[in-house]
Amino acid sequence: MVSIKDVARDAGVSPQTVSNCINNPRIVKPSTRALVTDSITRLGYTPNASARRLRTQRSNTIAIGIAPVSYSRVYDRLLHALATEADANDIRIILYKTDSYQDELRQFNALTAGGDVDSFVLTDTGHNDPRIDWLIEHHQTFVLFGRPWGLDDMYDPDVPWVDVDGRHGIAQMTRHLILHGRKRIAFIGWPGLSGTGMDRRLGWQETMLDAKMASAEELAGLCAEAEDDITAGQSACAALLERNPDIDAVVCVSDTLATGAVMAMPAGANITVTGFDNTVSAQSLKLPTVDQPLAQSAHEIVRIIQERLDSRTSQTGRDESRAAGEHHILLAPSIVIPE
Amino acid sequence: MVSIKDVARDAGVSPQTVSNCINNPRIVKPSTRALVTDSITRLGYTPNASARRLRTQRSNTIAIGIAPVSYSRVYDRLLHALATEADANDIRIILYKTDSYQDELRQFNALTAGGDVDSFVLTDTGHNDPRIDWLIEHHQTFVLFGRPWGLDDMYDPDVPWVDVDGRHGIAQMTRHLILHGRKRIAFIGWPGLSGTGMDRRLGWQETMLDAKMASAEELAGLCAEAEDDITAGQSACAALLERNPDIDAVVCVSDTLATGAVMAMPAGANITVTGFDNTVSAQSLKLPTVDQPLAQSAHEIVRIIQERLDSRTSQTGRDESRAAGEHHILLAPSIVIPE
DNA sequence: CTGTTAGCGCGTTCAA
DNA sequence: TTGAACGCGCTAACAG
Repeated sequence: MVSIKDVARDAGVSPQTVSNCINNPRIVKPSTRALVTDSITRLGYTPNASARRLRTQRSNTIAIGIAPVSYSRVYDRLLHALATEADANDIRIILYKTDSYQDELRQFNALTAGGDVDSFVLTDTGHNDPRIDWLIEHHQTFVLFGRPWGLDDMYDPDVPWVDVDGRHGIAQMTRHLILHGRKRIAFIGWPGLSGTGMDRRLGWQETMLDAKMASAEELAGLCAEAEDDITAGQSACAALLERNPDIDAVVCVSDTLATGAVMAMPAGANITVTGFDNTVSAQSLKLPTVDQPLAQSAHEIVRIIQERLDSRTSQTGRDESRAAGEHHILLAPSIVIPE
Repeated sequence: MVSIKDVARDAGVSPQTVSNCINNPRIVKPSTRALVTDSITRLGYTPNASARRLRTQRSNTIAIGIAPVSYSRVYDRLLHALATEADANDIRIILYKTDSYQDELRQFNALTAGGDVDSFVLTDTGHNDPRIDWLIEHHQTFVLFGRPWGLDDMYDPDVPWVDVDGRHGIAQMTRHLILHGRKRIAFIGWPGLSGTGMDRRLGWQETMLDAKMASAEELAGLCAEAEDDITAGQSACAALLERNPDIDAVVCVSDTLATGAVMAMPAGANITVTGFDNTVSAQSLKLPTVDQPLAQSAHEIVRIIQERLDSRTSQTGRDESRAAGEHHILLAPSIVIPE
């Protein structure tokens, strides 16, 4: 293992000069800097991460939980996007398991106390999420992926988040269908009070009303609910078709439900089914679907984390040089139309 | 942040004694140990991971890659199983992105040189995988999840692996169908020379031949190939049914293909479709499927990594106290029959 | 069984 | 602009 000393000896300078070349290149004379960087590449030197963390008391590491069963179809894509963004910013990602809130708090404790981690990404937060309280109480840096629907003030500066505007995505999709001559457009959503689910349904509802495609009462009849699995989608769609034989499109809140809806279609029916998430299922069935901008989400998440860590470091009264950006980010998804 | 010194002062002992209580409890007198552990819990002390790693030169961290598009439907479940196992063994998991082999090698270099990571889990290895060569050449500890089908000697002691016996799983499923009166059992597999795919097909083929359900020529007619997506599964199954109207069961190499096969079924047909992976799709459609023992896989992976790291540490000639276990592990999956 | 000493590799503070 | 000293928190060696 090659250390900073080896580089220093090779370049004929002191170890501190090498350190400066890496962390503060401007204060080193260009000629010596060239000498040092040359040695670095030649010896294949990489700073020891543990030593650096020990010294700086910053781990530059984001923790993200993995649940026993994936609640979202795009979770692995989010992970990849985050890993990509982290790589570009010289940040590491640590994975921890999440079985229950209680277990997760224990992990929070271990990860932060050990100095392994200095920020968290929380996905699928619930009403009155105890994790948020814990993190705020312990002055930890974190960002939610998904809005904190339960919160009184969604724009609480203590609770930053990045989310994708599902309502806008579904609205775009509905408009697309209308522009292509569809008139009786139904919707299959999730049951219950899920913020994400209700938000997406609004996208359909508002667009339909705005375009005067149906009255509010008619919309109630054009709307069904189903748990997020194929069979539920299938029966919901079948019931919908029975009630409204003239349906010519079905907008679904997820690709999973859309797959079920396709199965409920009578042979030869000219009814468009659309999904949400741009999963391989939708791609394979050539369904129009809504694509979440995950790379961009990851970018914003990492940006917010960095800004928050920076502002915490320089806790002197003076303002930071660069102003912090917005810490509540709603990104617009795009619709994907096959062929 | 509470350090080992604080605990030592609180308990009235030296820092070294505290350290011993944590890492070598047996050599500390029980009475003082009680004193120390009490202080530890009262102060909420957790050792600083970076300092420990710097000192011990062991990171106790496993790196695992995440691909832009998940090649396996069980990847997130594997991650959760690994995270669970790691948690139980006081090991951390770092996630890195994998876009190409070249990029992955660069990551290997950064992660190992920085001392962040001292072992790797490789998933979906290909023929002549350059990553394996790199890791061996750089004396890194690693374990494959999945057999190295391309290798001349699959039991090369330098290339440890953990895999699930897909052939056995499919054979079990085929036997189950036969025992429940199915006679004309077809198979839909993946095209090409994928080791995993050919292995699973063998499970069906051998069982059918052994049970004298069909001749080798008939089996060829009962077998179809499709890329791993729903639509391909659907058309493959439709073609199969056309060729063999008397089929009464279809064994599929994946839940995805099984989903497609279900869509190809004429209404009211009494044909059983089975899948592989026990995904939510199979559960929702109530398809018989094959469940991979991922928790056990993760357990074996971590065990092998630990044993290899230990044996590397004590590289004195003398044998290690405990004998190392087997480093090529083939686990049996189980079949899941709904209802 | 316990305490003392030393150093893992790095970055920051001073002095030159 | 560069170099010397110091310490981040911990543990492996030894001394007591």
